[in-house]
Amino acid sequence: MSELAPQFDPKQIEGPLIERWLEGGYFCGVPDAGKTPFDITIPPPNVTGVLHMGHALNNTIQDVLIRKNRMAGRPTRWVLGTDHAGIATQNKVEQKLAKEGLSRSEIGREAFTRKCWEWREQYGSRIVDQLKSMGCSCDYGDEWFTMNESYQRAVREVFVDWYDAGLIYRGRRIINWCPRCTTALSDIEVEHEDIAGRLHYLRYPLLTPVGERTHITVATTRPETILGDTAIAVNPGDERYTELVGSFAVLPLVGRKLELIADDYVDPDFGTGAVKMTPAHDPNDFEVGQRHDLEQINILDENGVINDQGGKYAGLDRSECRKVILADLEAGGFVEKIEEYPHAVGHCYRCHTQIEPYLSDQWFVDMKPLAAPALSAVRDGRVKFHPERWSNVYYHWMENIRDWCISRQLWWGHRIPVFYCDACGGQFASKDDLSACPDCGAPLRQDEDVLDTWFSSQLWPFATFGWPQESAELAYWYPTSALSTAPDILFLWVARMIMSGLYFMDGQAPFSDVIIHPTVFNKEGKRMSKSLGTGVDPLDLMESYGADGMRFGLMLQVTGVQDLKFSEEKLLSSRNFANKIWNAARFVLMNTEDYQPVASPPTPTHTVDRWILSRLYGLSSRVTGGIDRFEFGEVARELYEFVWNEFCDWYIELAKGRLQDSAAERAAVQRMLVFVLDQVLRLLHPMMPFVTEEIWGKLPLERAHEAEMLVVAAWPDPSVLARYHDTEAESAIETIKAVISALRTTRARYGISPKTALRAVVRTSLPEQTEFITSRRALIEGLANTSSLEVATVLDKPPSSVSVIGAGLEVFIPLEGLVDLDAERARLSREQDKLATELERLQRKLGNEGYLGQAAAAVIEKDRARAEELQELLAKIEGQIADLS
RNA sequence: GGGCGAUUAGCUCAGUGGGAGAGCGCUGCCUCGACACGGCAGAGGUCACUGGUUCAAGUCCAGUAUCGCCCACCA
Repeated sequence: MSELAPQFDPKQIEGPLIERWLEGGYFCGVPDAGKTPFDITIPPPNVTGVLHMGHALNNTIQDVLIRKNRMAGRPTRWVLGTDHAGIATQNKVEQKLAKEGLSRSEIGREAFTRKCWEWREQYGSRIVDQLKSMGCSCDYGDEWFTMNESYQRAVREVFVDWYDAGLIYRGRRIINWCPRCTTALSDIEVEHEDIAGRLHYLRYPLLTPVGERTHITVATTRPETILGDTAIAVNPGDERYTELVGSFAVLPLVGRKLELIADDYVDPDFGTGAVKMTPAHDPNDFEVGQRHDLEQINILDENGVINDQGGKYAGLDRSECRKVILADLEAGGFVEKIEEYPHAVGHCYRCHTQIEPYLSDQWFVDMKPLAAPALSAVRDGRVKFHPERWSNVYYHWMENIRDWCISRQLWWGHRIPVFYCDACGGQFASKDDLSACPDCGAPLRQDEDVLDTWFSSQLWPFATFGWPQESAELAYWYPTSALSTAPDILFLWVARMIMSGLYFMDGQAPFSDVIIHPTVFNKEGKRMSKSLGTGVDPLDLMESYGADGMRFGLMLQVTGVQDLKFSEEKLLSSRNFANKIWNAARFVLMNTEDYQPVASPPTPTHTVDRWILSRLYGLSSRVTGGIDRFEFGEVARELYEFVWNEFCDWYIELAKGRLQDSAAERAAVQRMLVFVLDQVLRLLHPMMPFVTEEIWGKLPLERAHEAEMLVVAAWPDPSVLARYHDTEAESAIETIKAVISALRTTRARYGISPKTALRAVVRTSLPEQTEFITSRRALIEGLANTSSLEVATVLDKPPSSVSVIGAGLEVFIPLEGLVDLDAERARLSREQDKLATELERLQRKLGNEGYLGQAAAAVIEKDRARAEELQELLAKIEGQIADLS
């Protein structure tokens, strides 16, 4: 009796199997100098994070690659770890403190970072556990963290190297400032979003009238910034203002004298052609200010509140200030008009607060020298993007790259390893902490800022192998094989890994293939997001469909598309698919209790066996190639179709009768059932690791020569299975299927119970067909319930019979008294029209000289054969219609 | 303002030059010893639109429309 329940229950097997895989140590990659490794460093999830749909998709992709290559015998390793995620984690910890009525400034830097580490201890393993429950075969014994000791050394090594090379510098610039996170951000951490803004036309009185002109009008979207105005600019070629250049205006409400200057930056066609200059709060104005030596007046504090420079407006929040200033301007008659003006403004990618362009001292990386080799690496194919179109996006960004602001005014992160001597003014970047000035011996103080999280993330593919420590491990596993990730971190992370990898690892890119998977959207086309409430929790999905069901359902949805509208139905069918596999295995196990396992592969003689093995060969070839080409959706569909429509619907059904045959026949079928199921479980394992492992463990295999578990069993080698390729058997089985389908269709059409045995008469077109069908009549009798089966090349249509035609055959089914002759005649007539139309089209094509001259011979041959077949079919139908009249 | 992607059956989507497909849903029949998370049989589509290339176009090219995404320092 089978030990398997009739319905597959993922919950019962998933936990224990994870334990067994871990205990077996199968996930720890072991270097083998003679073999090419396959390894991936996981995109490290944030320590604060929980598993979302993007992770579920991305990690399934990686696990499929890892498991397939592990089975194929390559030393395989999937490096695991988490990212300290500066802003995100700091925000979480601050929120927690706030609940306790505390703020970070109250407890101080040291206590605060301690709290962050505690947070990491408490929640850092959450997402790792979730990866385990998905079945991800990461190297759990070697978990990394972007702030661990070794990683800190890597970060310092990089900083100091680039500092010494002049690639890292400090500068006073306009950067993107988030007043809520109170830190600088890099350009790519800003999300542009259209808002319904307004363009305010403001009248600035001239100090002394020029001719009839008493004022000049400027346009601005941010009236509160007038507090920082230090000039007015016009285009030098703009004749409207030529006479005013060099004169002065008076800043409303403030009274500051503003010179009218001329600069090419100004577009005379926009607004009034005159622009107020606020060098401390606008990047363009800043540059104009540099050229004209304008005063920079910073009017905001770090929280976005007007500072002392704002006079009576000091203390107002920036948005409040806008309202108050506008009211005052209106009252003073300075507002000429206000227009609706939708435009894009930047928002913080972490907290979504409006970004403030802000003048401050920050650290930058000079990117152009790093970008050049990284461009070549993709251009000459050392790094390939999948789908390929993403390389254009990469080129565009890299070609227009700007310097990277890497300093953050946070406490949680890698502190910038630069030390200042207040005594002698010295500045030192150092891999080790310094306490005394190397020049004068005075005490030093370290820079207060930390580095952008992405500064450390970019080192992931080599820092996780212990770099900067040179080691055999690093040499063996670097460069890694593939990287799979979401498109939204292409610039933040992927591009930077390529740049730093090439720079520090001797010109070797960190990976050869970058898989950019689709972004997961919900059915309404909205981004899956927890905060928007549009997300689906992968843990819930695994609860409903099992880990295998979720994984396979996701793989079915991965094609070359850019955005993926998540379909839960696919997960349902995948759960059902797992159940189908489970029950096919039950059938095999129930029928092999008396089977003696053998190690050698089968040598099939029966046509059905030759057929399924030939199909298996084709499957192995498509699955192997498909995974290697990252065509996951295609692979999933191939597996689904083979298991369900070929193995279950036909092979197993045809096997049922044969199992009751002679002992030799039964043994042969048993051998086949075990072999095909074994092979197909191997092919399925990367996508559905749990159900396949569980079943495989129960298969009657010759265990002495087998791997301990499926996770490390040998991958089916298409070049070995190629010996089973057998087109003759494939077409022979098509014939059998055609006869059976003809009988079934007739039953359904006339409502004849499956229990009523039918008499069938088959007219074939070839003697070989007659012979084959005759020799396999038992199969037909079994699946179509025929009481007698007469087959011949020459025979008369039996009286009162209906007929079905196809595949060079005519199947006649005598249905004395059961058939509505009119209905049958109408049906045949419809069939005739259909075939005639097809034939007509085909003949027109075959009469076309251009076609005959240029089309491939095989294509023409195929069409000719089809035309011939159609003519035969039409002749038969005509005969049948005549018979019925 | 630039770039990319999508538009195929009621829904979600495969299908990159020669016979329109899948899953779910729908209809009919089936409690047949693997599976009702199942079996068998069916219905359902002018492949967004216009033009072009080709002997041949869902598939290649150009344009249009609609939707979506990314990049972008014109106040």
